[in-house]
Amino acid sequence: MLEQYQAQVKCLVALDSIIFGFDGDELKLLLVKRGIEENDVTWSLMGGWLRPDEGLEESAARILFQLTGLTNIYLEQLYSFGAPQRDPVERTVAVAYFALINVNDYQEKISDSYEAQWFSMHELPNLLFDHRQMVDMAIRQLRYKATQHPIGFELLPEKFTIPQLQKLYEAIFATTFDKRNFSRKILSTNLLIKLDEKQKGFSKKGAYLYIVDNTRYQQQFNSFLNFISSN
Amino acid sequence: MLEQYQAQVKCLVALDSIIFGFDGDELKLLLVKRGIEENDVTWSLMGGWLRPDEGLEESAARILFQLTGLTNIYLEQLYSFGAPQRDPVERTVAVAYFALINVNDYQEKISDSYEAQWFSMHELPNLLFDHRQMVDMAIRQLRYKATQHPIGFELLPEKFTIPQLQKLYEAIFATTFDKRNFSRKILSTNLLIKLDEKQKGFSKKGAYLYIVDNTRYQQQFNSFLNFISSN
DNA sequence: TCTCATAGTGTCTTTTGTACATTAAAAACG
DNA sequence: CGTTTTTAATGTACAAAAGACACTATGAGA
Repeated sequence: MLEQYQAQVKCLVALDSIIFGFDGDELKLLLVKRGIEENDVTWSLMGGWLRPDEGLEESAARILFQLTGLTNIYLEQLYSFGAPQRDPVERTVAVAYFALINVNDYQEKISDSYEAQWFSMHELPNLLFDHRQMVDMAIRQLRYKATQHPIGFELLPEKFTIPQLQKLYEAIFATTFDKRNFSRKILSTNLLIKLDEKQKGFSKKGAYLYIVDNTRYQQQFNSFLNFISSN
Repeated sequence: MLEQYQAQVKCLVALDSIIFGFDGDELKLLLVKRGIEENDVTWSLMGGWLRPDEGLEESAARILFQLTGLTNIYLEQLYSFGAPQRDPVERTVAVAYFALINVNDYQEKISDSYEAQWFSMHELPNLLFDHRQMVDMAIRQLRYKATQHPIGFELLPEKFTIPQLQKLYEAIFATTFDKRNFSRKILSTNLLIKLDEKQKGFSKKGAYLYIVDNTRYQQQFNSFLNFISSN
């Protein structure tokens, strides 16, 4: 019935992470320079190999750390890619993860000691293997998640303004929203706590800062399928 | 920078498929008996090993065919599982797929020559490894998809009635719906074509049969993210 | 022809989405 | 110091969708 273990072919397992960032204006993607190709420079997602004692997410986090110094990033599994010829050197199955981070929080860390670099989503270079396909899938997933969860907060500083949040959503969906409707919709979730403090410097009037109400935020996350009507 | 290919550990890649079926009344899951455990009988998802020349989905489809005789089943990738100890015999990464089929269409094929068997979702036996987790994830995904796409049609015969479709959705969501609202909502998609023919035998009055308007159905499928408002 | 099981349908109410324009605050500049 | 400029903040009316709810229609079988 089931074929035996020893008769089976083994293959390499790679972990590739799509890291999205937001700099307050544009949606960005974190890439590393790859030395394999010679003439034209090729960039790659944060990628590496699974080790014998690692779980998949654990491995993706370790690789991300090695390439960028980033830790404690929430990674979410996206999809697995396993076309026989996707890596021409050797048969490899790649499990893709994606994550959202706030560019400014991590800027120094990344650019100092590593070969990683942020690219605007509108100006992506050529990517290794099927990484472009991974990115396209990740952006779709990001959009989907952003409609269901208030996930975008991950991309912003701890304290943020409604106009900043709107800019982020506009970057994710590559569109614009009416600010009255946007703010009404966001505030109606009751996930934001308005602070008594205004953002300085960016506008003359200054916008109120908000933080996420973490208790409620977790609850919403866990009740993923609540949007299904009971009737 | 990136570690070299030859230094890497290889591991087995398994494909496991969660096959949902509907018999007109209950949601069911297709399982195969596993000979590995000795005293208590253990059941397993449709699973097997990736071969060197196969893509992931291709491999899942081939395995499904070998275990059940089923062909031309639409498989969708669900998630990959790779905890180091998930298979105690040897390190294995499993890529899970799921599919929906109409139990009655395939009943003879399956039960005659294979060790596969349908189980009610309410009476699942003990499952191998982390297969239970895979099933739980698949049911969540099925529910999600059923809210977004009119995917449930896959589980019904070509010609079906609105009450049948409602029973299916009620089985998927383990709830009940108001039949007036349900039929209004379904018909408002304009995906169904009403036939001039009634179902015989089940009820005295007999319900009108419908088929899916395949042109429109494909269109809807392709415009996955249309539910995102443009404002 | 009466009974019984299931099919089929309409209306009112509530909620949600969308379009749209004015006032408020504060910095910068003359 | 008041005028200009930029961004923030807010409300209302209309349209669309979702939800609650009850009666009539059909036809088989007793």
